[in-house]
Amino acid sequence: MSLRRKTSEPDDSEAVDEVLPLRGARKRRTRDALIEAALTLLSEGRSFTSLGLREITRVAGVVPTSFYRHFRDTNELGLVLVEESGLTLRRMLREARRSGAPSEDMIRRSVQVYKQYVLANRLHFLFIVGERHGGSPVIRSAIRNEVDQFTAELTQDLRHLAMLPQLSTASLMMICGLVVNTMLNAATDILDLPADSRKLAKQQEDNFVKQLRVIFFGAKLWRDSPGGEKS
Amino acid sequence: MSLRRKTSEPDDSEAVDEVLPLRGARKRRTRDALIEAALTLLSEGRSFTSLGLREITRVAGVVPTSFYRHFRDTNELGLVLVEESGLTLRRMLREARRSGAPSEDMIRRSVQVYKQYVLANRLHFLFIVGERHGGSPVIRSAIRNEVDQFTAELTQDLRHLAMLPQLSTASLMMICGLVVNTMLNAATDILDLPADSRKLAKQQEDNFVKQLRVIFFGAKLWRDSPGGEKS
DNA sequence: AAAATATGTCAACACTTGTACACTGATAAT
DNA sequence: ATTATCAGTGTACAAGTGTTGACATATTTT
Repeated sequence: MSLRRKTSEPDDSEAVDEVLPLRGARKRRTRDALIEAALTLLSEGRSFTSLGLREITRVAGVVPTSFYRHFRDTNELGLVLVEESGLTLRRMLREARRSGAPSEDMIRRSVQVYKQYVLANRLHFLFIVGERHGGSPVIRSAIRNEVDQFTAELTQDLRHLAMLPQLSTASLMMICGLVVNTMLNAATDILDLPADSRKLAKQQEDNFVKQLRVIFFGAKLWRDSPGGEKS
Repeated sequence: MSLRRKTSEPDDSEAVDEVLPLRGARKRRTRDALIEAALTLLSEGRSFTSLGLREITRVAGVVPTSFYRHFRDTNELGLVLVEESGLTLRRMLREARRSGAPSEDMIRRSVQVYKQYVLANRLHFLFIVGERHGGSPVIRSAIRNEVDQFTAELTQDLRHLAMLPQLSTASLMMICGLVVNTMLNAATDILDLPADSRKLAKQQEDNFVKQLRVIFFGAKLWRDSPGGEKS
């Protein structure tokens, strides 16, 4: 092990405000172009496993061989996509944490914020939701990790907010799993909506809100029965 | 418009016990081979939009050009897949209806039956769950139709069983939507399970059962408030 | 200023893809 | 018995695929 690395070894890590050498900046730019190209293609009704390397580079505006300067293959790009999307997911919690929890009609408010957030991060949600159950097992398992992490953080947040204080952490986590599934299912509905018809949007939102209300309603009255569970 | 069609026009409809001419039987056989080939490929970690015509015919054991005798393109095959899978979905309800509703620990029992059913119809569930949110918009919307229909039937069944009698049909439907989403999400977990580790399976089943219990628990105590809804 | 490094380009490869057309042979209709 | 039909085959073609290697050029290091 050498203490000082002889050459640059550009690191490729995501320290955001690192001072970049001119070349590294260029590299990052086309790298981002590749990532964005992939997301764009995914948003045009394609699934990840159907993306071709050449296709991606074409949309990104570079020559195919350039791809290899950034990723070994498309799968590796996919994993980066997962990571990025996971960040977007958790950023949502961070922002929610900052703005505090409104107690009045909290669920509806959260749903509205969520809808906005999904639309603002359309591509990432499309990717997460689209690849969560389908296609490549590698991607799928990576996404599951991110979603699980998200669920765990949500659990912690609800714990700190002292909602549902009677629940064991395990039970709270299971509730959060339910909530997260419901959220992600709703994401598809939100993104598939024709964007004009306000009528449908309202209806869909109401449905979403009601589902969450039922869940939290059930959770509020839920009691852990550590012994044998019947009924 | 002629009242009598001059030639056979094999109809291609799915009347099951129709007497088939020898040729029609052959046709159906390779058609089924194509369908099965597609499902097989999907079960090997591919998504529908990534399936190629040639690939499918190769697995089915026919020459590529044969494909056109049965489907205009892969998308049309996809729609048939949706229809078939939708049937599998509804068949589950039919069977459940026949065997009557056990009232003792009903949820757990249902979950176990469901697990068995999912494993027994692995390919269809893989397809439904995998393509429900991803890839082709056409397929996605077709699947949504099937799932909606399934949800509606489930709603009717619960209504006839006089479960949750205090709920309006609309509310019952919304609950069923939640249940169906939870079921389909669980399908991925069931199918992804390594198949050996019984420990994980038990844990996963318990989680699944608890989620459903919370939902039904919440639903049981739910009251429709037709006026303004707050809290 | 010279040498090393690394991003992106170009040309070429072996291969796969969807589709068209003519053809075969068994089955069905006359 | 003759003819028509049609599922499946074989060949062919233009276009697209992933990957390799040598090359250009700008930036960084020495």
